[in-house]
Amino acid sequence: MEIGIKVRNEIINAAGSIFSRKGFYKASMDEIAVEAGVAKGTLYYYFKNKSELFRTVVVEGIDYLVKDLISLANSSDDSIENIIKSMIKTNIDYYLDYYELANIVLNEITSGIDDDVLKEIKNSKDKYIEFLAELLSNGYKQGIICYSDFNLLAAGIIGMINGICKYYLMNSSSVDRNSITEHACNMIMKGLFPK
Amino acid sequence: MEIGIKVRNEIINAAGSIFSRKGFYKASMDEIAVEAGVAKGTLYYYFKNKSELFRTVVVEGIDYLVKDLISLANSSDDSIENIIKSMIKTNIDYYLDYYELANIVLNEITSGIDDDVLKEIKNSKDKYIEFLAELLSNGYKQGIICYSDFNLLAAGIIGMINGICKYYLMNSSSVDRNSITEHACNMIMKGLFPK
Amino acid sequence: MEIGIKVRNEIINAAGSIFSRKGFYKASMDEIAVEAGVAKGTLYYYFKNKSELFRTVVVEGIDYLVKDLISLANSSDDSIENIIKSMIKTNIDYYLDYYELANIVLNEITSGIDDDVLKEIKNSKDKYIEFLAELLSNGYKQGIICYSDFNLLAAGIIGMINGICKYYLMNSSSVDRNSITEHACNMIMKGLFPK
Amino acid sequence: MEIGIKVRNEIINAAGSIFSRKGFYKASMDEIAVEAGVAKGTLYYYFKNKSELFRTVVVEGIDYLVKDLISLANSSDDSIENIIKSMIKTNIDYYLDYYELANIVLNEITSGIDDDVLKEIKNSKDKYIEFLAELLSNGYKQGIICYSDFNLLAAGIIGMINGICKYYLMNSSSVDRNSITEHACNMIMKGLFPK
DNA sequence: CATGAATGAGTCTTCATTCAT
DNA sequence: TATGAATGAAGACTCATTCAT
Repeated sequence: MEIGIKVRNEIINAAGSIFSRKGFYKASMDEIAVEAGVAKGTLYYYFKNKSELFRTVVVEGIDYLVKDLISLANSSDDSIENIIKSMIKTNIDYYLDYYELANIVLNEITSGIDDDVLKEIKNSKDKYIEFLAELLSNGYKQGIICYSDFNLLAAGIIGMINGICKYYLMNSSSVDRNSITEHACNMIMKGLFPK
Repeated sequence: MEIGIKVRNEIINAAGSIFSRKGFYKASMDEIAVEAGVAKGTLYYYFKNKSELFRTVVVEGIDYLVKDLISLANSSDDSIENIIKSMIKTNIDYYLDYYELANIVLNEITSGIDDDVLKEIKNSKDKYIEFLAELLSNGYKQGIICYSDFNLLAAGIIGMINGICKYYLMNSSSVDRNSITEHACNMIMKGLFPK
Repeated sequence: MEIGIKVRNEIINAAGSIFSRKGFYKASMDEIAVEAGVAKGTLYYYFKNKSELFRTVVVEGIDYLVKDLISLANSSDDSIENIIKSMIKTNIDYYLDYYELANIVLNEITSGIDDDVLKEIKNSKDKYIEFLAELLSNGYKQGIICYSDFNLLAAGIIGMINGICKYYLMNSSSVDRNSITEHACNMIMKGLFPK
Repeated sequence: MEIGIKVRNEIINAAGSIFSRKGFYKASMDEIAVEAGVAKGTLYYYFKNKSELFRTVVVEGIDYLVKDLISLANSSDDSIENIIKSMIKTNIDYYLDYYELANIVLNEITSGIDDDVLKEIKNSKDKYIEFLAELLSNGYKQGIICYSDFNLLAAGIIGMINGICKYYLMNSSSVDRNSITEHACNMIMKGLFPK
């Protein structure tokens, strides 16, 4: 049993790596099998098909992040501002540490993957957005935040983090992680024209 | 010759439509040929291969948007704030009208399209970021904007628009286009806590 | 166009030969392509999939036989007995000349082929049975035949021809074609105990 | 050991059921294992491979039928006519109860099962034909039957039963079992034109 | 200029079979 | 005796691309 789980995890890791480097379509099951160090048939022993494997990688990835974020939010008795700030930080760290996975999660949700798989991925992603929206709604109740469509806000924030991290990863020489985290926090909290 | 150009345009339009709806991989040359009303061989008369056709669609698409934005910025003698505001609006409109294409441009760049084509697309995208960064740098010179890494800012803004639009497209029932444009502008300009 | 049809026919012939030698499952598209002297892709240019190719082989095969039998029945002004006799003869000749195809038509209709294809094959086979049943019903009207479930009769007759021919083909040395035709006719017309 | 035999029998029963429903190729060892309530590996503990399992099912099946028929023939001191009549009945019952299996035995022998297994199945089938031929030869000696190629006769009779049962199974609504048995007996004994 | 028949490399997927436990 | 995780060969099918016309 132990061993079975180990193999399964190796497959998931390999798949995560290949999927994020190549995207869903260009990634081949052969390649993933080689990367995982197992025979091709073994992939199908653990996962019904490519879509299912993809789904697993994505959903488990998101759930892992969300769990982290939730425990972070709960453990702290800071102000909303500070919670959001550390959330952004965690989020950026996660993105940069697992950028391949994050890239899948945040982006390749479109394309032509099986509809039911897509739906499940969307569910997981929505859980994440909703968690953030919940946090923002607390800020609203406290009178700190003045917008009311929290989901849209959350989606925007995640998008911005996404954009910034991606740009950072593609031009990584110039700035450091702390600096972009700082930038991101400021942008999100105070906007372009803080006066 | 005239006719040749007409056919070429029909192909580009058809390709844009199909690529937008299905993404690079799921779109097939057959499909594009049918949509364009020409034989499959004709695609190869005008474009060396699928990547080349895709490149044309994307690069011309971005250039078209950038040209729009530049003329918008120049034609107006408004304040920076207003220019940025109408830029955001144009951007959102463009995203929603050609969403899959925009999605590809903004996200799927990691995927497995020919490297040289990818590079060219990145160039076009960078042109866009730089144009926005230039605008922001003007605001900085005028003392309105207080951040100094304009490219990062631009990437963040585009990312936020991306995130918001995507969320909107997946949950399109509740809000309307104007409303999300309004939200996006506020978020970008004033941030979460405008005080 | 001419050429396209020629290629299509070559494929059908090759498929007929392979399918009847190996059955639906063991026959591989590769094999059929080689036998037809075309590339594998060409099979899919002319036929949607394996089932569809199979269907074509079978349905066109049956239709060919039925057409022959109908013209035979119409052209003759003989007695019902004689018409049935020559039908049995034609049927046996057909079976022995195209035994591979006949074998598919008469037997491998069960197995796990796509349901819709199966249905279409059944339709064709039913056409054949119904034609024979019609003939028998004429005999009934004339008072020569005393059974009333003509379709069942027809199915039985075809089954008997099938059984006899198969046995003949597997032990072909001892008897000749005329002899088994004679036997079959007698069995069908007079039964075991003609008294 | 006792237990081993019990398991073996469970496997044979399960295999018979699955093979009957799906035919040789569509039936999977997984499925059979599940139906038998054992692990897949266990199948290979008792049977060398799929062909061997199939062979066992079929040969034991035919032998079972033949044994039934022989004891039926011996136990009765009826006339040849009556013996043949009850044989036909038993045969039809067997066909309808195990139709896919019967179908395989009677038809799919051409298909791509291992040659040696096929040969063994043919042997069993021949035993069946020969038993029937023996019976017919008795009728011949008694002057009731006037044909002399008994094997061919037997093959024809079995083919007719096959054709009738198949037709019945595909259009089972209209008639009942007794009725088709009646028809079959009449057809076989008296032929189309009993006058 | 334009076509579309023909190609074949590349993929996903299945499944009988093995073997360490 | 019995298991089930792991295998890998084999097969159906897709589709960008070519080329003779």
